[in-house]
Amino acid sequence: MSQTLQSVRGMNDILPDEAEFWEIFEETVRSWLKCYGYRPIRMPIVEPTPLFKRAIGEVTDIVEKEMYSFEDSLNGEHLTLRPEGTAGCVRALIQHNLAAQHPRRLYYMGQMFRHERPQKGRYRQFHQVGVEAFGFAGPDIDAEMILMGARLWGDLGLDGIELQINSLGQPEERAQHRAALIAYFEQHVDMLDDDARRRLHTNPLRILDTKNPALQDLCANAPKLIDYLGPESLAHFEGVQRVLRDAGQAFTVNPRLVRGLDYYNLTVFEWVTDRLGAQGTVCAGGRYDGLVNQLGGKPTPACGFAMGVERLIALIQEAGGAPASPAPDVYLVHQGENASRLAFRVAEGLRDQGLNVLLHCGGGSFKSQMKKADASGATFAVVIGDDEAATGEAQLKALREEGVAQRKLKVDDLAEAIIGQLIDSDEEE
RNA sequence: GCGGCAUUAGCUCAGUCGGUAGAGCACUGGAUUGUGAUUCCAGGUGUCACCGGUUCGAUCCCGGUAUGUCGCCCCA
Repeated sequence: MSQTLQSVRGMNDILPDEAEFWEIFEETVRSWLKCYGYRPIRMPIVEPTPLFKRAIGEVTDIVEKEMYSFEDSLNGEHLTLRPEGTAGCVRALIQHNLAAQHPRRLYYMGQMFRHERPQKGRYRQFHQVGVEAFGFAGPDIDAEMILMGARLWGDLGLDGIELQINSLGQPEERAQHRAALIAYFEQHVDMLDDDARRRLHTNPLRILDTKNPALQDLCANAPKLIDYLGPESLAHFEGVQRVLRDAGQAFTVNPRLVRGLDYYNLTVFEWVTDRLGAQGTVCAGGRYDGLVNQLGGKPTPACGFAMGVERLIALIQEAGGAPASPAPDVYLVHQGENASRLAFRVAEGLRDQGLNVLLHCGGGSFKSQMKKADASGATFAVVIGDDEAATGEAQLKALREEGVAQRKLKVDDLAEAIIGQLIDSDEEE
């Protein structure tokens, strides 16, 4: 295979068999969002680089080493392929003053770009469904968003996706905890491994995630974020949990659940699976009350989450949920000049009646055309040769039923006969 | 970005202790020149990922690159 004509590493073609599956997935997702009152929004894939630096945080992995950033050679602007959707969505909200009159429930789906090393469930171009709600301050919207996920897993036929939640508190609470945590680990710096020392001043919360058994006791006794939450933060977190309990939604409070983006506060949550190897998170999000104001908008409470489409589709396929690709109703076989001219008219006429028609193209013997008709999965073959063309007739042959004779019909009667038989066979099932 | 493993026909894979390769499926054509699925016959499948090294000779051994995969980091 040529080395030069390949897709960019980590950016994949989605071929017809899989693309059909994606379309079904997207239809399911859209009707699910609609039933919660979410409305679509579409933002550009490219945004000014400073937007992401300000929204996501300068010292995050995403901004520091994963963004596809470039300078527009025509005017020198610093641009970036979006690594996530929330920043652009908030930018659009502010730019068009969308939350001025009333709260907004918005969603989008599309490509995101992060320069990471690809592996299963992680790609450089990947797709997210993003769901954002603006103007709701209470814990009810957090809980609704979490419960939405549970419904979608059901709609998609998925089980075994578990819910983890946590509260990050408000920025000042988190800052106090962070300072206490750093102080604690600095006291015991001799016990830390290299990994933990590296994280000490970049992301001390991540130290608590260590897989090193020697650090377990040290981490267990570290200052806990929940002890730094004020009464309002605690009440908000309890409010979310109350709705989840009322709904019978099982969850785990994971005090080590932190998000990789700086803008989160209060509620954060993740839906995780153990069936996708190292990429266990299929959906994650939380509250980000400060972001709209931070990016220049009026203070607006906000909450949102994103789902990894590739990961969800991998899960569905692993669960055996691959649907059959749609077969045409009719494959139109024809041979001879007059027959071919009639065939075009017949095919369009059948399509006028709402039928899916595959018109044979490329010539070939009747035998080879019939083979293609069978391979297409079509319910019927319609055969037009010069004999039929001369009388304005066509042969109608049922390909999926035993012992049904081929019939010769006037071409004007074809659609009615085909639709009638399709309805009959539907009723039998 | 770091480490392990992998890469042979369109697909799934075998194989050569170093002498340029096979199977199944799929595909194409044929079995009374107007009829598919089953059957029978015939047929092409290919820079053995790419580049270089060792060798009389490399698909096989060695090195690098690309891509995939598993794990780490991180994340959807």
